[in-house]
Amino acid sequence: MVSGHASRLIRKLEQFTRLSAEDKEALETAASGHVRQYRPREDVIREGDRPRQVNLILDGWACRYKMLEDGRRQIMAFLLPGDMCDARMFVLRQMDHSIGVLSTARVAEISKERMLGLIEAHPGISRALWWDCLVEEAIQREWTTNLGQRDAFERLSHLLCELFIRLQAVGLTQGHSCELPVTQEELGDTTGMSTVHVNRTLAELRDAGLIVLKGKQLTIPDLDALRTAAMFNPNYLHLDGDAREPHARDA
Amino acid sequence: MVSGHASRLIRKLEQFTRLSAEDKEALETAASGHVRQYRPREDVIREGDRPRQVNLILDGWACRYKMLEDGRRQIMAFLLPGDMCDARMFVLRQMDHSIGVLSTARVAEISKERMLGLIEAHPGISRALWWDCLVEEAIQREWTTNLGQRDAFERLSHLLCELFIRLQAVGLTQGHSCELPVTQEELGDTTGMSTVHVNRTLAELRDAGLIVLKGKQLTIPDLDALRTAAMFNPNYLHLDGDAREPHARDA
DNA sequence: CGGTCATTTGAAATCGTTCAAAAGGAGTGG
DNA sequence: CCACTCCTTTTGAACGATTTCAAATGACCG
Repeated sequence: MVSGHASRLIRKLEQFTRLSAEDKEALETAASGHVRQYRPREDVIREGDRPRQVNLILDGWACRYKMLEDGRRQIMAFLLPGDMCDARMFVLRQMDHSIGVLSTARVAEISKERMLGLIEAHPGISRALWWDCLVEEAIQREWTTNLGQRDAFERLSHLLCELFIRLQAVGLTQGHSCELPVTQEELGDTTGMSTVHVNRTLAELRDAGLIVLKGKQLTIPDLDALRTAAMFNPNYLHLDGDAREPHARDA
Repeated sequence: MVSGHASRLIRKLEQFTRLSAEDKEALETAASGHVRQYRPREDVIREGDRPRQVNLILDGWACRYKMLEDGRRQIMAFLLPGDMCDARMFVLRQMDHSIGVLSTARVAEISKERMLGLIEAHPGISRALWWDCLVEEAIQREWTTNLGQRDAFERLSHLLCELFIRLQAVGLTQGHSCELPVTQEELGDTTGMSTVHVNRTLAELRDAGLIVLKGKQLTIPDLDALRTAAMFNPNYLHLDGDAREPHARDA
């Protein structure tokens, strides 16, 4: 049951750290402002724009991407419900990449001022957002490894593992299944593979019994098997946080 | 003339923002503690370790890297003089990657407590370090694009452009030349190419007159030409900061 | 001067791309 | 409900970029 706008974000952050009741309420309040609805392929913000506010994904998927002059596109990150675009990006003058939605999506907008106030008034939130930011960096590094070292089969397996686990963390899996609202072309732009090869590699994964993919519905019958195939080590997601430690270090 | 330990860091940060005399002095003081000397291929910290302190590269190059179970290695970032390893990484419990030096290197160690104090007492430094952190993320995203979309020739050109410009920002270029204390194998582990192919591609770059590479000395006779070949857009380095703006926004 | 490591070169094998076309699915209007 | 269209997925076959294996050459160090 999705209660408030910040519920997925809170759920994710609590994987890592305890949040006080006030922290959670402050997050809910901050996220309760204007909500914008996007249609598939619409941009949230474009390369060159000045960051305006913080965007919190409520429903649907978005991505960070970059276009090269000659039309090639790289998707550099997936933004899932509960993910925030650039809690601190407004330190920079202009975006060096674009953010676009993949499916229809609802996005809550949090003003820069509100965000700064939130961080200043709530050290616990500040710390949790630090963690979130560091994890995002770690994911980006892992993608570098994925693109640099793994072959097509491992690469796709790895990506699907990561997405499934991240969706789990925000309560968007049902048993062994989740939504995958992404075309094969988009998977190609993410993994640096041609659409054709994505298609063939997905077929291999299916034939190996590692995934069931029908339309936008992904099922991973045996996550451990897929993990092994991908040489997936989840340490970079840092879900082993100190949420269970008695007291937190301040940040 | 290199004056203090923090001089390269300060020089880099000042590309983006003004630092007050006190800010600079505080940075120098923080960096004036213990200095450790590393020999080629030594590790500064390993995957799985708990981050101990902040490491500031004084001389020499280091890199972030990750080993896969089967021996493949991905270099995910180069750390140059003036770069800091993980100003805030100690929020996390353990490293998800290793940091090793490439050449001999000198590294200043700044304790966690000192670092926190520095950030708290000096909003200007805090903001500058935010910028630095965001730029590091942007570089990581650009590497994702580099690996995902560009072919061998563009990939190496792009990397060399970036390194040259980053070295310029900390005063480590001489005219059109700089040091490149990196083997072709390491370039391969960075760009996801085999050593053999790195070699052949460097030969192509030489033949095209885009670089002169003798031993560890790189010369780029015409940076604009190399930029064009690489489709290099420096916007992600955010060197167009607001250093020249009259007053800074707080972060 | 020998030893070790890095660079260079050649040739065969492989993985992934490209081009082209067919088949499947979802939405729209008649 | 069908016909039509657009988009995505699937398949085939030829081509090309990069890897792999193997060996030679060059550079540096003690």
